[in-house]
Amino acid sequence: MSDKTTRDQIIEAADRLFYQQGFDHTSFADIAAFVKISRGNFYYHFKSKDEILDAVIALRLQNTKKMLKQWEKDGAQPIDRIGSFIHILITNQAKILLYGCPVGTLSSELAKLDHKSHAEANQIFSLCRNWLGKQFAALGHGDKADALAMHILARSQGVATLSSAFQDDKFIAQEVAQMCDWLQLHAKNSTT
Amino acid sequence: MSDKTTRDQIIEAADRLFYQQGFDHTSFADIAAFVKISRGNFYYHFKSKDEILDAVIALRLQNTKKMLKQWEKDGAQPIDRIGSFIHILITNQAKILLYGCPVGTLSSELAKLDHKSHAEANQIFSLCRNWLGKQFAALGHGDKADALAMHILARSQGVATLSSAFQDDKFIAQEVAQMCDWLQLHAKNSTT
DNA sequence: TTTCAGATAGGACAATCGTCCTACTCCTGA
DNA sequence: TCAGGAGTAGGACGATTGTCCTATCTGAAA
Repeated sequence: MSDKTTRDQIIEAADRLFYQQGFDHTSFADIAAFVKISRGNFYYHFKSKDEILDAVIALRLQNTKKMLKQWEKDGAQPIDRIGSFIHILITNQAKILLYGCPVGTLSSELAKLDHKSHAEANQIFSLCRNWLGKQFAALGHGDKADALAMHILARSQGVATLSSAFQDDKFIAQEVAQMCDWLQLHAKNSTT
Repeated sequence: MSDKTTRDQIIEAADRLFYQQGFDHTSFADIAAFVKISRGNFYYHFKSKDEILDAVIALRLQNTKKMLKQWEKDGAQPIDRIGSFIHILITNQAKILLYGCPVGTLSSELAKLDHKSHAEANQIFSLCRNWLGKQFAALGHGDKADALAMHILARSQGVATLSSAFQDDKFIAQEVAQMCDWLQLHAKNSTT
């Protein structure tokens, strides 16, 4: 709790609030109230709201990297690693039903705001895309690996959006199962 | 142009701006400047911003109904009608690359704002879902028709989100082709 | 004990927000 | 000709926004 620096507390609060309320709709007052510091004190730690956004994106990038690295340890087989990715939808089900995918919704919002950090936010997508591509390549899909990675990413995004709109957790389970079936069809040479 | 009522002009401007900039981030000043009327004059036509949102959603619902009805005339076969739906991604490509799907991004935003019109906005999703379900039912998929409808909806959403993030129109073409292939596999009894 | 930089609180600021009010200009019907 | 309602313009309102400034506090080094 309080062993974290104020700066880190601000970033974590912003991370959560940007996800739950959106970047533009979250004010300094909201974050300050959450961290319980005065609003003016903010500018000692960050020069602007955009700077906090960049810090939040950096944090998310770092956490995503950590997660992907962990899956490389857990799942010895590329196909299991991809399976882990697909199952985020179930792991984060509760939050997704309420707020959608944190990556997709932030990217969509920044696109509409024409925000300069839009490209930075999309790096999280790129990170997953490249990682998934590597796994499909390891399965022997060569130049089709990237297309397969994008396919998985897109379907995950779609499931997040629709399940959130309809508040339908069964739909998540159903589509995840379908994606895993699809994945098995693409298990060429699991290990050589 | 000017043969439209001021009220309709406001709704159309709001429709466009809510799509391009987001609902929350679009101010009365923006809409007023677009329609070229004074900001204060607004409240003669609408009592609140939420009322404009409801009018915009109603307009979109109406336009969507019109579009679906047209497809029922154009495509004699259910499978062609579903094909028409899938191809919106290509028809609206340019806008989707810039602002994503108008239905999905609005739904996501209203979810984060915890807005009372969220359910209303989702009616556009429901409309498409039921229409697609009807087409799949006509193909003889019985109780699986709704799941297939949701599947198409979700994949379309995912393609919109990802293509917008990566500014990748080839990805749209590629996924649309794949969805059409998938659709052919589900062409049970096209006509009896 | 004094000093001083790091950290915090609280308020001022100009701008903008959604909302509301009033005065003015039309145009139509009697 | 004139009355009256529909439609418009423009500004006032209180609240909130992101940003900035300054006074105060705290804790470690001297």
